[in-house]
Amino acid sequence: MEQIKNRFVIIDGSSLMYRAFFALPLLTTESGKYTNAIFGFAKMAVKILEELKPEYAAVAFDKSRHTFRSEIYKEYKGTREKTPDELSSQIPMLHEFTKALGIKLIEIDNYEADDIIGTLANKAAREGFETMVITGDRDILQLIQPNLQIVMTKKGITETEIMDETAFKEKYAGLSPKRLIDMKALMGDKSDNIPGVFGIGEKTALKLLTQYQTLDGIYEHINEITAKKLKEKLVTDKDNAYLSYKLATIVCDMPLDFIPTEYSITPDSHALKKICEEYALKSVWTSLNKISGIGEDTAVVMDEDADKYLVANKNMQQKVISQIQTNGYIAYLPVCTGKVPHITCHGLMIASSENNQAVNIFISEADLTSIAGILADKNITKITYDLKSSLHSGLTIAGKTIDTMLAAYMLDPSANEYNLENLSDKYLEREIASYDQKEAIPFGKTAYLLKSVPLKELADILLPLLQEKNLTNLYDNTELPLEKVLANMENIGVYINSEKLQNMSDEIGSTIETLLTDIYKLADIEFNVNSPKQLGEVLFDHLKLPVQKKTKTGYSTNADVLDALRPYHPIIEKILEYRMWSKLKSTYLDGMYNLIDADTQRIHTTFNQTVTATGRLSSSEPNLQNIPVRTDAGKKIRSLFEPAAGYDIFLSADYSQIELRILAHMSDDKNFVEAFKLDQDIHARTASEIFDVPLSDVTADLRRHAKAINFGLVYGKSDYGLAQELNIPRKEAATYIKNYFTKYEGVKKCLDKIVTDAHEDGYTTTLFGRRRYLPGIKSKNFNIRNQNERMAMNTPIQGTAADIIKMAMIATWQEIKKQNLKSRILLQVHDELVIEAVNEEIDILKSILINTMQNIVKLSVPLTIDINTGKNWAEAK
DNA sequence: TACCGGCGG
DNA sequence: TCCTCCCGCCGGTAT
Repeated sequence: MEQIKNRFVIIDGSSLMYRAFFALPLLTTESGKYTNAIFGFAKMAVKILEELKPEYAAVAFDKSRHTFRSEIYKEYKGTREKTPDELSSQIPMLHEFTKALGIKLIEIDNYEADDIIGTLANKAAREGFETMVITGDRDILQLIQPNLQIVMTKKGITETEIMDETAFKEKYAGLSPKRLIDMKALMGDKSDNIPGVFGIGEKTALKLLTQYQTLDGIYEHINEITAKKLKEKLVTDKDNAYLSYKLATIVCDMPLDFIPTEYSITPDSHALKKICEEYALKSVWTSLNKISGIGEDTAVVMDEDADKYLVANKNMQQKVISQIQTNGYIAYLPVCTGKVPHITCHGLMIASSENNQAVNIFISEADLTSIAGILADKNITKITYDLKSSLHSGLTIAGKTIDTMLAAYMLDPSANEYNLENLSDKYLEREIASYDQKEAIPFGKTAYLLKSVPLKELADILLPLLQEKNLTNLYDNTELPLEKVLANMENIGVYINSEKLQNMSDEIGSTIETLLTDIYKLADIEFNVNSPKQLGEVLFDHLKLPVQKKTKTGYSTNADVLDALRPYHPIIEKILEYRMWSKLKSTYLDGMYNLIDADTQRIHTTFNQTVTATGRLSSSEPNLQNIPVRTDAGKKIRSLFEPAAGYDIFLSADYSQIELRILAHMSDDKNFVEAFKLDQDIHARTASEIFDVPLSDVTADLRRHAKAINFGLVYGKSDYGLAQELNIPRKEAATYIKNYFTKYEGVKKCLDKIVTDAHEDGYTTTLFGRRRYLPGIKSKNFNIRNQNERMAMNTPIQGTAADIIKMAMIATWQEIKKQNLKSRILLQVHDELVIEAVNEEIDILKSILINTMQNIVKLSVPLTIDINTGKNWAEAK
């Protein structure tokens, strides 16, 4: 077995065992033995050997805690039906497996695994061994020191995060690892029966420690603490704090020496094979086969069912490849981990057949080269699911592609999810089992490790359905090619000036602090301003301000309500300000800072192509489609987005009034069309029409009202809503709307027709045929029916705009590529494209954008764009 | 996990 | 599917 010299790994057997037990459903062997704990533990142990390649290793268990801890059981009982016996029956298997792996197992009377780990790790690290502790227990983090890293298991068990001193400090506001003990002394820990100081939580503890470094420090300076209640709490619970400190400290000096030779790893292949067979740990055996020195180097048949998969050996790969060549298509699902732009592909699941039976073959990472030629072969059709993720995985994909996820989205864009299990259920009327097999692939992306990948069958059903619904054109020529563009944009990311970002966050932080003290003073009480519930109580019970509106759960405290309360109390102003700053800080500054990629220093959002019901894209992690712009404070945040080194300028191209222009085209309304043809100010013209004044006499206020109607119109706004927005009587709003539809008769007719059609068809469509089903449109419930009718009116407009910009994006991207430009598209914000550009290319970019965006479709009114440039995104507006 | 509130188009 | 405006994402609190 290949090894890294001097690396010593200690596995927290107790922690992993509990984690595995809770994270996995109860698995049993044929003989009825429970195996979930051993299964998870074994997978983890194998992963450690495979990835960390230690020279020495040990597994520590609690000897005294072999009976299931009742408090943990209580904690989980509500959600999991597992009993203590089911876990304790697996402990001997864990021991057996550890021995077969040739790893020394340590349990010592009267000591917990923590103490064994603390003692051994400390000694090894000090003697210069590169020591790593694998655990799911955060307490262990206190051991971190030079030469000692903690590998924390995250969600589930096989995902891990390596914590060293730097990582720790980053996560815990600069505290050193030892201070974790002080933290716990203050916070306590219910699950470990550590009391802490009553009423102190993580935030307060962190604040105190940042100021006074240690628990001792806090009590030495106890008189400097000005917050009365806090001081009182600390004084009252001083004994508890020090008791907790003791309880939280891991023993590092038990009588146990670190003698390296005792911890050499000496696996026993025979014993391992026997255990894997006996406890049905087929996947563990498969992974063991990948570690040289253990297992056998042959193909492993995972299952004897029709739905089975094979980890392909060389022979099988040849067979599969020739089968693919005969078929002319490959149906595959990549198995990837990591985040853009650091995706690793661990292999491909290939849907194949053997003796006319469905077979899934797993080509592992090491063998990917054998399939690379197929993927790059223009003559072989690729049938896959979520093509964008394939494109991120570094595979070169050529030829005709079929994306079953995208096809399913287009057939019904309102569905909640398009995972393969659902699609198979819906279109093939067949359930895909997923669990045991998805665990069977070593460390893959669990979501798509399914018992079968019926991509070809799905494609055979979905594509004719697209045809039947006239969606083929949009799918082939817009949605599918768009995936490549989006993958490229995501991969490039956008640079954000993190230094400025941090400064801004700090500044706003102190602004917020000041506002808080003001608010507390004005309210004469301290409370959590972030809690609408508490805020409501303060405003309406304590300060007795007039209640404006209620929500389902209590008083409403939203911006409208607060705005109306302004004259009643000076606190309102402060709260509104507080809301604004804390929104900007938490969502945009701190939230985005956490998503800056360490390597690229850029933010790599995800553009979701199968989320919205209307056909728009959405953006997440982070959402870069809702970066502030409307206020000055917001613009400052937008100004943090800058061109990176090698680029000079941001260029933004946005469609002017695209939705209203689409409405003009669809309705063919005489007035509307004329306005756009003459390139008039549409809102001013509307004001002139509905208020019956000459264009030259339209005041700013009249224009504002007209604008509200124009926009509200495409949402199906009611007189009630319009009255609310413009703060005018409902009757007046009703008159506006009536006048509007008298003047714009074509619009009225068009919207009415859309609604009638939707009633008849059960769906509505965009100009390019995109469909949205509206199952509620025939509802007897007035509200639901009305809501569906509003959707029917809005979707063709919003969706058509989405279709158009998608087509324009593809054309722009292709032209940029064709001309070999350095500049590149970074973002799409519904009607805007943001480009990172070099100065020399600005002119050519402008002409490309005008050509593509304005001319990509021919409507009865012109589509125009505004182009702006600037040193950052805020300036390019 | 549900709800509120707030940011964008 | 749930009161009067469509489409989203996200952070915070309370449960």
